[in-house]
Amino acid sequence: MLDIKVIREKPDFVRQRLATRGAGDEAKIDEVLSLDEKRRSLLSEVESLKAQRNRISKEIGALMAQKKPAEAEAKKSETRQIGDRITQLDHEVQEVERARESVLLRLPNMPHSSVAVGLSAADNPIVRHWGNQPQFSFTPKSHIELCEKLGLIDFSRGAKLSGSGFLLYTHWGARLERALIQFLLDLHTSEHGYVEVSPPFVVKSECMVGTGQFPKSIDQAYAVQEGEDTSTLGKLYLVPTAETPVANIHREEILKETQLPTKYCAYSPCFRAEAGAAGVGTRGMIRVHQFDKVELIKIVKPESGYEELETLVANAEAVLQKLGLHYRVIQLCTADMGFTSAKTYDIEVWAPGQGQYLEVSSCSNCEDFQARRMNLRYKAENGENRFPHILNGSGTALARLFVALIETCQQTDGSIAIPEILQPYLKSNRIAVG
RNA sequence: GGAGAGAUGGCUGAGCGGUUUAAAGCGCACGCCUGGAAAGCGUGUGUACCUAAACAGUACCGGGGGUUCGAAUCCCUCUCUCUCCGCCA
Repeated sequence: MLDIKVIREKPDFVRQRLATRGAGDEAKIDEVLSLDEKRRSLLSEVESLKAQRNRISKEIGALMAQKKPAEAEAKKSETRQIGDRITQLDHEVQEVERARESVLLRLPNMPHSSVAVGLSAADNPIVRHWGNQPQFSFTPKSHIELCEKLGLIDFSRGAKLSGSGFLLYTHWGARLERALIQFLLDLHTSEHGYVEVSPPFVVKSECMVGTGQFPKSIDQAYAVQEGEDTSTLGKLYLVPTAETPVANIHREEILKETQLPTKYCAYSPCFRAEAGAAGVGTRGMIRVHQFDKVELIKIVKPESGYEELETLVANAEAVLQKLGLHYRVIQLCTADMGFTSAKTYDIEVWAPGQGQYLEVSSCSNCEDFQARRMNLRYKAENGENRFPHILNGSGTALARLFVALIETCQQTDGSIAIPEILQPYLKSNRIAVG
């Protein structure tokens, strides 16, 4: 959520920043400003009435104590009307506040000044490459073919169980998935200093609002209902990412400055309706309704937010480096960035069987946008309460990593040579037919 | 699922319709005292809104609603915690 004070004081600046996203959100600023003004004028009216009422109520109390009931009664009737007016104004304030809040919650974050201004994903600058595209003496197979030949994924039975976009990992496929999760968690906890947490996989809607999925992207979420009790529908949602529960761990809290930076990593499955997304319903693992992911979250002081973003990206890159997978880092331009982000780097791993780069990590600094929504603050040294920067990054998403890994490591005979670092986790150096 | 008990400032804990502008203690900060410290004494110590700003005003005693001139206090409702019972991986 944007700071209403900033909108009030520098509306042109906010409009200009939002305009770089190219989604027309800058047009909503006038609406926010007029609701804000309405709210403040109502507030000053109702507050002076309340001050008046409080004063008279005290006088009534004093008169009662002095045994002067007649005078007290006179004052009561005087105040009754004030009370009615207060009730009415309070309702109006509430209404205006709700309206203002609703617009504010739908405004995206302002892109940081260092972000490339662009019109679409085509304008995303490539920041760097790591490694080279692997060369094959044969035409590399697609992960779909590899999975079927090696019995790693049973696509049709996955669809039988839950519909298209749901995967049934089988045998070595299931073991490889588990090995990867374990490897990622170990890497980030042992070498990068993150504290491992294992959150609930369903969250309240407040959490979805906190990290910015709601209200705007509610159509992408899976809502949970308890049995046939429809009144419970919409109370809990399947997490679209571990970012949601983990970033909300300290919602409504005031952290001590010494607690910062706080760094968490967590595994969770991620559930996404992918309503309207291209590629849903097609076979394979590139876009599915449920995938595994290890997520990294940092809560940091604003002044170190962008330094922390760089190390966050480096932590995610380490995954691919250790597995020996070729990748590139791109920066998302203003038009391509997510709703909550002020600056985002994507890491895309090379998938030889696809002949394309696949996004396996998205690392963002959301600045205080989410902290404000969840009212998470920290007490600075001078005693002031401030909103920290919240960063999130995939470290990394699993289904696509799985794809890149088996496509990159496939051998002439159709087997998969497991990277050395993963062998102790898989307890095998090779996945072959049979 | 059933029965009961609770939720009050950083913590403990009073208050159950009107100097409560939330007692008291602990903790914390500052000051006095001291060669220095402890003890002791004194002062202060929440969040947010509003305002150009304020030691001005308003709101906040788990959340929401109601009764009243006035609610931490009474009523309704929801959430959460604890104890016991049942069910259960």
